[in-house]
This record gives sequence, structure tokens and C-alpha cells, in this order.
Amino acid sequence: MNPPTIKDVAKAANVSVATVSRVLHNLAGYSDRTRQKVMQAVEELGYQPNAIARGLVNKRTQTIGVLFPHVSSSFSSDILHGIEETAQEKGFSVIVCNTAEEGKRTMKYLQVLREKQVDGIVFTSEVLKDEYYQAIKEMRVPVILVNTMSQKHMIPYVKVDDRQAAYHATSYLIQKGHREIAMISGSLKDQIAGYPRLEGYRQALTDNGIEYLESRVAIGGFQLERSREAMKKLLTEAPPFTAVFAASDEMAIGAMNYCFEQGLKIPDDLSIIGYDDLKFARMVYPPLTTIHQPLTMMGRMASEKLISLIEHSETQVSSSIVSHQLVERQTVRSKP
Amino acid sequence: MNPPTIKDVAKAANVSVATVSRVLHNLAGYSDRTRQKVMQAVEELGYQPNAIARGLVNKRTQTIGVLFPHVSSSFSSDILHGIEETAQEKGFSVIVCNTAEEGKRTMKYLQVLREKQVDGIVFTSEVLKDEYYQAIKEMRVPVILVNTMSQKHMIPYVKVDDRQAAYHATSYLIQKGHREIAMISGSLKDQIAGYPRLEGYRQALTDNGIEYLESRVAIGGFQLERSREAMKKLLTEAPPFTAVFAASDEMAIGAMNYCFEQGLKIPDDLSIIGYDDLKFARMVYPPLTTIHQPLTMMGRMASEKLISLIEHSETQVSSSIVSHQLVERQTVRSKP
DNA sequence: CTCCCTTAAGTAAACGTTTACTCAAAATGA
DNA sequence: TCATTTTGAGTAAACGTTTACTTAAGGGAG
Repeated sequence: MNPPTIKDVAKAANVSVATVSRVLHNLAGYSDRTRQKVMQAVEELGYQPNAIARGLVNKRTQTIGVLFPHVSSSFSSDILHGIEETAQEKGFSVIVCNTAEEGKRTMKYLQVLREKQVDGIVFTSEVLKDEYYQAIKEMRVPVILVNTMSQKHMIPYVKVDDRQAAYHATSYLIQKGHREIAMISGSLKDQIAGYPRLEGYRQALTDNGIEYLESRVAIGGFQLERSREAMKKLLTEAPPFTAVFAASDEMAIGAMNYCFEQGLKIPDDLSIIGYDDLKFARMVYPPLTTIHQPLTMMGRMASEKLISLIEHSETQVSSSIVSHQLVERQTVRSKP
Repeated sequence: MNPPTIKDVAKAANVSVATVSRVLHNLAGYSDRTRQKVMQAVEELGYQPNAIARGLVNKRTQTIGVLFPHVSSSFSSDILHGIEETAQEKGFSVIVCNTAEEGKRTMKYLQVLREKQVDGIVFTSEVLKDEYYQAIKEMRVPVILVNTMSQKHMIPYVKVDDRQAAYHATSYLIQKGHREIAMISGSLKDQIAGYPRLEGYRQALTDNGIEYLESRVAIGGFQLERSREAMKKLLTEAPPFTAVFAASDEMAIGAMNYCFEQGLKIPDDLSIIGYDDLKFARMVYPPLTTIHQPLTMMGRMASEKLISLIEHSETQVSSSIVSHQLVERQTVRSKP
């Protein structure tokens, strides 16, 4: 009563397992008549190949692992969506691994992925510690970084240029006539979403002959509450300003929230530009002007790169800086 | 230069593979000295067991498959988060399967999961067609339904009582003094998020002696645009009303958006209550009063049930109606 | 008619584990 | 001291495939 195996098919069709395997793989070496017998047996028994057994001999599982710092965010799930989509098109399955805050579970998961013999790994939104790098190197499978990178190790990545995008956002505000521009930034220790974005902001200011004032930068985590506080701080402590660049949509929304509570109107009293273009950026009111990161596409690209690395074991690493896009909605207005 | 196998360890430790296996599994049958030799060899070679080989003999892969109609939504990713979390605690990995719109890829994915020999399946937010049921039955692995159910087949599920929750939402509006209450509903053909919620709404009205008017119900898809249109229709065509119950947060936000554009104030001019309590429900302004579905917890419960079914092959199905919660924020106000 | 090549198929090893058996030596008991 | 049990280990089959190698038969060229 166990699921039928290739042996059962062979017996039913009165041929050897090798022959069954051959017709199933469309290889040569059998007559049309044999083919028919085999197919019929397959049909009658409802035979389905066992990918585990196949994986054992082929040393390929057609499975990739994807590591995320926090699976539930809209951000990660958009990336995942892209990854999963092309993976499945190319015949791969994806195992999701939520590494939790601080990557507490990263090492454990890396081990699981190794034991499960995944063919490749996508590593997202987290800095690639040496420890991780070593572990992955030992597994001898390709990796792709998404929304993160490593200057120490040559690993292909897919991300937008955060510095440039932040520069773009800030320049846009300047171009709209703003000169007193505040920023809500992530932690400066954050080498991806923190420091580079601040640098882009600062550079844009400088390039346009505007003085960079530390007092106009508030550090607020990426969560809602922290950014409300940041906005509050900015509003009370900072010199007057007419626009703010928030390092994430979530921050922008938090800031907007606080402004509304204080009776400030957006964009009339204050312009705001966000970063990420998460789904809810266009759902809030007024719809948020922001920097669009093509997350789903980035996921797709990562998947493609990874799979081509797996299948052709190309050794050349090729990273992609994908271009962001500034999407104008209704939270920034020109200052006359 | 291939990864070391148990044989390599055996050779290095000068024992048989059986012995290595035994010490690795903490079984009896070896001296302390042998244990040490083995452990040392494991250490030196950096041996990691091959889960594929293990899966082949044990007929267990420690992997579950999770089917989603649309991976990228906040809704699904919260459920996924819960599932993944407890799965990993219990030593299981999860393969995500995005079945796409209309479950176009469901059958294909079911086959993949079968070939990959997953130990169980979580099926979410989609109606379980007979075809799916048959396929799963043939795989002989346990299934858990999340946010959906089947009255035809006895399959354990985890969901909130949509009818009751909608009743609750509507009653709440009534209790706040509203008597002219409109609704933005999903398709009535939707047996989960559509029809039952409308029924709950209607029942609450009736039970409170309020006439149910079909003109006060607008059908709008679950996306933003559709719900904006629905709100527009309501505003122009429906008799006057002071509150609206939206069958999803997304709908509620769309409706609010449209109201803002029309200069209506929420909750001053119109009260709105949503459904789901997605992350952004408390991020919009004003924060949305809504029905909370404990999605992450539902995911955890599903995982737990599934794994206990896998491990103890209990035959009793036990479903859970988890309780929703009405979370009061700022989009509903009492009518004097 | 032979020789050789092609075609159609079978045999068996290999993939890396787990585990039921087997077995020798050591420990125990009388 | 001898019989019996316990302990520490090894042997080999099994899991379900894939695939290199072998083989037998058939067909064509000379």
C-alpha cells in the first residue's frame, strides 16, 4: 500500500527499472511498444518519482534557500515573491528561513540548508558576517546577496544604490525649491539602509550649496513609533525646515502621522519624501512621494542569477545595481 | 574533495559507519573511548549529515509545504511568519508555494510537493477544490487549512468566524449610535471573505431592528482601486449613512482615501471600520478601527497542529475557530 | 555467409544514511 | 570453572533513483 516506486512500474510493464527511467527521461534505447507499456503502467499505478531518491544520486535537490531577517514585512515578502516566482518557473522550490532579529538564527539555518543539500542560497537584507561567509563557502553552493553587499568578499549582489537614491530624493526636494531639509535616518551603523542614505542626503545638500546641519538629522529606528519620536524631536529641536527626507516609507508614515496629530498639513505645511515604495505608500492619504525600489524584480533577478550559477556553474560573479525610481505622488509640493 | 560522508568519518575514527551513526544519534552500543574518537573525526572533517540520504531511509523529510494564493501580501506573509516560526522550532523547514491568482498553479505545486516528499501541507486562503483534495489524499500526508475550510471534507482548519466577526463589527457601529450603516463587501461568490461577512452584517442589522438595504452594499474587490469606486458609488447612490463597514482593511483604506479627496472627515463626517488589522491599519491616519485577525498566531497554530499530526499521526481532526478582536482606534465615533 | 554496427534492453553499482542482525569478548553468577 | 548475560561493535540490506556497462538480437555491407 506504499506509494508505487519505479520498481513497481517496471514489474507492471514487464521491463527493467532502467528502461522505465529511460522512457521517463526521454532518453534513447527502447521501442515504441515498450514506451507504451511503461506509460500505461505509470498511469495505472499513479506513479510519481521520488525527488529525494533522485536528489541523492544526482546531488541536486532543485531547491534553494532564502534567508530573511524578518519574513513578515511587506518589504521581504515582495522580494520573496519575485524569488519564488522565477524559481518555480525554472523548476526550483524555495525554503524560507526567517533569521529573526540580529540574525540570531542565521547560523542554525545555514546548517539546516546545508544538511538539506540546497543547491543555492539567497541572502537578503542583512550584513554578511564572516562567520556566514565561511559557512556558505564550506557548503560549496552559489549565493546571491539581495539588498545587501559585501566589499570584503566577491559575492554577486542585487541592490539599488542607496547613496545615489538618497541623493536623488534630496535633490528632488531641492529642485522643488526647498532649502531647509531635515532627514529621518536609520542607525548609522546600518551599512545598507542607514549610513549610505545619510551620505546621499548630505552630498546632495553640499552639492547644492546648502549647509549640512547635524541638528536637522534625527535617528529613528525603522519602526513606526521610533519615527514618530524622531519627527517630534525634529519639530521641537531643529531649526525651521520645509521638507523632510525619511529613510524608509515606514518612517515617513510615522512622521506624517505625528504631523497630522499636531495639525500640520502635508504637503502644505511640510513636504515629505519616503524610501522603498512599499505597497501602502500609495494607500495612505495623501499618497506618499517616495523612492521606488523594484523589490519583486530584484527577487526575480536574484533567482535568475542564482539558478544560472547553479546550472552552468559559471564562475564569473556579476552584480546588479538596479535603478530606483522617484515616484511623485502627493506629499511634496513646490516651494515658490 | 567532496563533502565528507559518514564513511569518511568511520574510516578516520577506525570504526564502522553503524557506530558513527549510533554516536551521532546518542544511541547505546559504544564505549566512551569510541565516542571520543568519532566526535573528533567529525570535528576534524567538518562532517554534516546529509538530510537527503536520511530522508530516503526514514521516509521523512522534516519539510512542510505551504500554499498561498498571493505571497506578497501583508496578510499571507503574517501567516507565513507564524508557520515558519514554529516549524523551525520543531525542526521542520517550509517550502513556500505561491499558487498565483485563481490557483492556477495549485495542482502543479501539489505535485512538486509530492515528489519532494513533504511531510505535511498547509493550505491557505483558497477554497479547497475536489481536485486538490484528491491529490492531497493520494499523497497520504496531513493537511491543515488556514483561513479557509471545507464542509465537504473533514479537514482540520484554523480560522476566525467571519460571520461572527462581521456581526461584531456591525454591532459595534450600532452600539456607537449609528443606524444608517453601509458596507463595502467582497464578491458574494467568495465563500470566505465575501458572503459570510455580508451575512454577519445583515444579521446584526436585522437583530437590531434595522432594515437591510441592498442599496447600501457596494461590491468592491479587495484591491484599493475597486474599493475607491465602491465608496464613490455608495456616496452618490446610496441613501444617507453615517458609518461603513469594509470587509477588509484595504477596502477601508481605499474608502477613506476617496472620502479625504471629497473633503469628508473621518471619523467626524463618517465612521469606518475595517477587517483584518493588517500592519498598516495602525499606520494610516487616522488609525483604523478594525477587526483583528491574529494571523501570526493562526500560522503558529496551524504549524503545531500539522506537526503533531505528522509526528503522532493522530487521526482525530481538531479545528480551531480562533477569536477575532475588535480594536478600537480612531475611525469610528459615537453618534449622539 | 560473415563481420560489424546499431538498437533495445537488462544488470548492477552508486548515492549517504539507518537499522535489524550477528558476533566476539567481557562481565557476571553459581 | 563453566554457563549465561551484557556490552561494544561490525555486516549488510534497504530506501528509490540514475547510469555506466554489458549483452543479445537484428540488419547491412562486403
